[in-house]
Amino acid sequence: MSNKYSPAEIEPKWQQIWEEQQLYRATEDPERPKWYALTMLPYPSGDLHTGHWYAYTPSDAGARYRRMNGYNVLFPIGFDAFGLPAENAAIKRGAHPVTWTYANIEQMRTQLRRMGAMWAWEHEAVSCDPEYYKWSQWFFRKFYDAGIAYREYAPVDFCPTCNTTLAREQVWGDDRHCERCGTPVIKKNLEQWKFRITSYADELIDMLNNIDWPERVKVMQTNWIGRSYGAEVTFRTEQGDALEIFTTRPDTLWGATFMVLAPEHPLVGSVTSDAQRAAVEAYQEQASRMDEIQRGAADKEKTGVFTGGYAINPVNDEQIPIWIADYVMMGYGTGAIMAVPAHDERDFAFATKYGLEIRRVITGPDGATGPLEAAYDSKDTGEMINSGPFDGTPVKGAVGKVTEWLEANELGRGAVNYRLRDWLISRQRMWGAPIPIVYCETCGVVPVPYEDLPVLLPDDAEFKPTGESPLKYHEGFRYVKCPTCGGDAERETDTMDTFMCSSWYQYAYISPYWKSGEPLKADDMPWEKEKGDYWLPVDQYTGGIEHATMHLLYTRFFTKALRDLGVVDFDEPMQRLFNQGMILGPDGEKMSKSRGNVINPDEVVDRYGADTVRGYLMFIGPWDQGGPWDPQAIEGVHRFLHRVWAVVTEDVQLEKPLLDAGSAVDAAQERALERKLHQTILKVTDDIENFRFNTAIAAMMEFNNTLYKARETGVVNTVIWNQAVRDLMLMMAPIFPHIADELWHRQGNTSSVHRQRWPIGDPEKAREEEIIVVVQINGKVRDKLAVAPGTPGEELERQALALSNIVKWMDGKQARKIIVVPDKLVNIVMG
RNA sequence: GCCGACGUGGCGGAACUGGCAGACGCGAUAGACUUAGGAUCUAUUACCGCAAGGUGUGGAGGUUCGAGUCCUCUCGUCGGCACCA
Repeated sequence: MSNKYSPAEIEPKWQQIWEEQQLYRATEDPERPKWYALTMLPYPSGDLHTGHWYAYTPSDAGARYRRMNGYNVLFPIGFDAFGLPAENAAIKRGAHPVTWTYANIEQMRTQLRRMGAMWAWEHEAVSCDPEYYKWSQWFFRKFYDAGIAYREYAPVDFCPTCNTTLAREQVWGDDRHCERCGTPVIKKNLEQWKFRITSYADELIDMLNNIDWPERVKVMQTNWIGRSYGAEVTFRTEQGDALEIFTTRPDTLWGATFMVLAPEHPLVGSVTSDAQRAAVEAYQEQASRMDEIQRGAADKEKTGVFTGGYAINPVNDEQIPIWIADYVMMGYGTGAIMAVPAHDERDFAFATKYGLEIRRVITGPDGATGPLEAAYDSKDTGEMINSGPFDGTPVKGAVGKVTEWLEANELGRGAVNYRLRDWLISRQRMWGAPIPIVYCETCGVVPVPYEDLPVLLPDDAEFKPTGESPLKYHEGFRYVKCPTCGGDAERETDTMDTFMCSSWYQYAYISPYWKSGEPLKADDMPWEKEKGDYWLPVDQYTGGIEHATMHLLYTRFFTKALRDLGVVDFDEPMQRLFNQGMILGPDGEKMSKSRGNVINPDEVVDRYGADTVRGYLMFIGPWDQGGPWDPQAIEGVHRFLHRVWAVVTEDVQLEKPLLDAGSAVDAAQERALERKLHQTILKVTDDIENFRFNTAIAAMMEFNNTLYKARETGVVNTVIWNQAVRDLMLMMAPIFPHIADELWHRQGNTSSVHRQRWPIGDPEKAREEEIIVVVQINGKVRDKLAVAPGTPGEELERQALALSNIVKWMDGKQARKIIVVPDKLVNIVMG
């Protein structure tokens, strides 16, 4: 047995032993509390990068910690295996995406094993496996039956590079670019499949209170859903048509001096006068073309056209002109607004530009009633004027009063609007789960019967460089018989958004490929129910913040939909969430091949071993903060492991030092070591519990330094010394699993360190015998006292005033005031 | 524009409910051991100062016996949203 720390030898050895012993196999055990630890599954790009290590190894440490605390832990892994890169690779090489994908998965499994993580491989699931996606299709079918999935012709976002439509969540930034490839999206009018996530808008916001998620994510989801309370009010056109508007400020109804319709609003045609028709149609035409490019940035100057028509304001029967303008969107509210230029910034700008009346109906903070320089939109300060029955009402609370009044007079009603749009799941790509729908000439839209699932992807798809989905021109796939009437029919050739597959993978892991080869039924369970009852929901989820309003929103929606279908009996898929930060290149920039700042984890593992890489990544700083990779700083963690190795392997062989066993000096040293040990256990426990790995490691380093310095003293090989070394191994086990198990065995243990219980820190034993109390004069430290903990204040004050330094600084003067905080300080306030 | 997070040594970062700012690590300096050292060990390392001492947590105020921590304003960096009525 080599006596040198050689990770290259011990790490593969232990990984093999753990696997042989099936140490991390997760099976239900009603005797023990369960802990489902989940980390966002990787896309099988074929290369596991430092970012994966940064996301996964701390998650693993957390899972291992739970395990040592008596939990039955499930820590699975799988692959989000559908998606564009496989298809692009296929186009480039003329091979089928399945070939490329599975080769990559094989490669990544090897790389994942090198982390030394406690992956429950027998729970692995791969989303592009037909036995997986048949369930994705089953869910679609269930959603279709429940009215959650529907098809709609509407303007949608389209990425010209990825050649597919996108969900609203997948369009990012001011330039509205594709989340995947960065290309600005364009608008297209298409018939697409959507999920009714908007029906869950309220729950998605309100139930954020029930889960332990980072505030950041909660805020982002809340803003994304964008709930606003207000009222719907019915105006009338001259022709007598009802013209519904939504407003958050019904209290300003008396200040409406014109109305604005979205150019696409259905009433535009009927309200437009003959004189204005040409101008209105030209504007509509221009707006629809604008749509193709983009409907403009927020700070774009407002444009619009008068329709020549008028509407009646129901609160005061006034006739007000109707305009159309592209700052009003058909997709939000009713696509029509009442414009109150005095109290809305946008309406103010529009009214100013086109010379429309600005009528003040709320006084300023100082009671001002004169003309306005800018829109005054406070909801708190001012009172209503020029508002008929409401004159003199304070604006604070006016919204509610006016809404009640509208309801009583049947002019309007309280209403809620959301920014959230339904989830567009159609993708014009081949490498995804086919949408199980058939279009029949006679029966129309026909869902594929449950027993016919899965709709398989053809394995002879032909990829053409046009980027168009091969499913479109694959005759065998496309032309089918209608499942209902047997007549000629065509398959839907769009596939599902891959976020659909990842919305339920936490359930797939429970019993992967369950009911393999069996025909499905509507009342099936997609996983083994008893297993699901045991493991679900996820206790701890970890992953990147970039999914805040995509995956993390979708999977919450999905779970609520499943609950309503009776598949699950809980509301939220993940109880706790932690978002790790991003690991950056040594230059502080995002790692990228083009920048040349990529750190290859395989190379670093070759050089230092997986334990060092794991520990270094966790030592960099707070896990949610991320930070740059420092090629020098990793040496520090590596040195630490060498020093631990030295403490455990060398010093147990040292000859007993000269000091007499049991001497007073030895006894004091033993007590000091025990104290430090318990302090360390308490600190490390608290830190790992809260994912503060950096300070946990620092505490272990400090403790090892203590042991290192004590190597040649009388404490070596005492009972407490052996306890200290043993507990250090236990504390290191979650973060440094290989060296911990190796040294654990070298101490004579035969069972794995990963089967042991986490050490328990005793606050009594951790208590200091003597503490330093600072003595300040006017808040500046002038001397210190060493006293027993709990020394009473009067005693501290007496001792402090007797210190020669303090006497000198007080210079014979009287203290004005003396503040004593026991165990902390004495502050003498002079003059 | 709105919302949110963050600004601490040369660097990554510590600091519980306000109570010794800089734990731990990197780097640096000096020394030891070495044929050698980019290995290891020992010591020092916030800044100014020979010292006594003084100054320091982006900046300016404030509360307090006492502020990195609380409050107000301000500057900077990053992230999200952006004509949402």
